[in-house]
Amino acid sequence: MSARRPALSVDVVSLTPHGRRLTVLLVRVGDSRSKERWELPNDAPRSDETIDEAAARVVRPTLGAQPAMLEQVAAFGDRRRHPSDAAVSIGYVALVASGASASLGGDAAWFPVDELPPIAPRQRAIVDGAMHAVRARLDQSPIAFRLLPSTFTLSQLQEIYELLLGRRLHKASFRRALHASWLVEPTDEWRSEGRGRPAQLFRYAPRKRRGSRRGVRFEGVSGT
Amino acid sequence: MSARRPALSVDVVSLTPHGRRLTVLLVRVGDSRSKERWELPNDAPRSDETIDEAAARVVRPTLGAQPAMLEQVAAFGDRRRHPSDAAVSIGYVALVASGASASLGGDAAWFPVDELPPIAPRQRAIVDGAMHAVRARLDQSPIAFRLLPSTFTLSQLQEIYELLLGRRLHKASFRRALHASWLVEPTDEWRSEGRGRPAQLFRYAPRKRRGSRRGVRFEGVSGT
DNA sequence: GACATTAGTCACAATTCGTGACTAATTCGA
DNA sequence: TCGAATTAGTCACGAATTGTGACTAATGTC
Repeated sequence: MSARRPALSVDVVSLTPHGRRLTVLLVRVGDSRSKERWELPNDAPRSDETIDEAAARVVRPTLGAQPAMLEQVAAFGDRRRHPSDAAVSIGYVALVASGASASLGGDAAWFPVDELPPIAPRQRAIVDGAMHAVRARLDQSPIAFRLLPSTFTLSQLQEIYELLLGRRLHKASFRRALHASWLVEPTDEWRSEGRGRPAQLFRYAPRKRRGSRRGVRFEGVSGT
Repeated sequence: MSARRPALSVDVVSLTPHGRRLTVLLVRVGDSRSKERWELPNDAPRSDETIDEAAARVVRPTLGAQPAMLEQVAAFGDRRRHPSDAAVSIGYVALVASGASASLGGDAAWFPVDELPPIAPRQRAIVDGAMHAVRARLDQSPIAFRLLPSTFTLSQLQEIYELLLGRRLHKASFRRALHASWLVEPTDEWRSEGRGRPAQLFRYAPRKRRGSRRGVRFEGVSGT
């Protein structure tokens, strides 16, 4: 039986915070030689499912449950190598709440995103693309909230933003902007973990937004 | 000969301004019946080319020259119908400078984006996705400049932004922000077209940008 | 030459933002 | 038991950015 070169693969980059760093889920592939190899969970879509459904199916076995968010990143169809040798790979990002990754399937493990073991060049590009997409959509989509449990402290939320943006934020500014955005509502619970004053717990609860359209921004327009 | 169901197609949404509206390039497909049918230029990628190369090949015959920018939008792999019946279609946007679409190939024509003739549902979704991507990347990528000739007046540039944003902008604000961004440099030419004071011509010439990182924005984070 | 039309600039009020300093509530160790 | 350390949360003020109307400039038209 000769496995024909598949036309397509669907590859999922699962992200979750571990401590103060973002981590990516990889699976160990049973290589007959002793050499240890890792790759992103991936598979060819079946003929009767959509690619979104394929991505959901691909994460299921490795992650215990379904992720808090699962979105397409892009299609990768250059000449870089892919484990399945697919002509085109479609990348997805899955966001997993911190602490929610209790029961990992078989040979799966979380790696800090900036210390991945060697993986196929195409999958490397998919991970980079996923990170790029996450950062780009951070202020358009409730990404940060998907990386946290359903209730969280504002310090935790700020920490996630700092993680994703890669820079420190000023506490007062962060809270002022958050307050103005009406994205979050206080619960009446407080958490006193470790030392220091206990923090109030909040939940993600976006209000209807009135059209607050601003002027044009030429923020990041550059050479390309 | 039975044409097997192809796994992939690459579909290109070419955009150019015509007067005060954005237009999309469609080709008439030779239907044996008298019914007139239109579709986005598309084809299956060949086994020896990347999908970017396939997209470039697809636009070539219909558009005279190469577009000023050609970028992937996303992969569309739901159950909506596509002319080629492909399992997955990869959408691209091509930006064409106004007036540069002199020699259209065979049965191609520009349609205002909000008055398209009936097309396959999947292609309809690709057009919507392309518009969405263009708007989302407008402040990250020099999109507006690709829809204009190499020199242009600031009023023309503002008109493009208003077209893409779908709202009016205040002249002084627009110019102040543009000035602060160092994206544009004056030529020593002036154009006196029609009545009114002649306008100075500018060209796109981005300067090195110093890191102007701002605070967090929760601009568009909402319910989804 | 008056007027309509388009380009380009100015200036000021209003808003937003960056920041340091403050108060509050808790744990830990002496 | 008290004080230092630690984390949460708020305030207020100067600086920077933004929205906006009004102004000047240069052209075509009648």
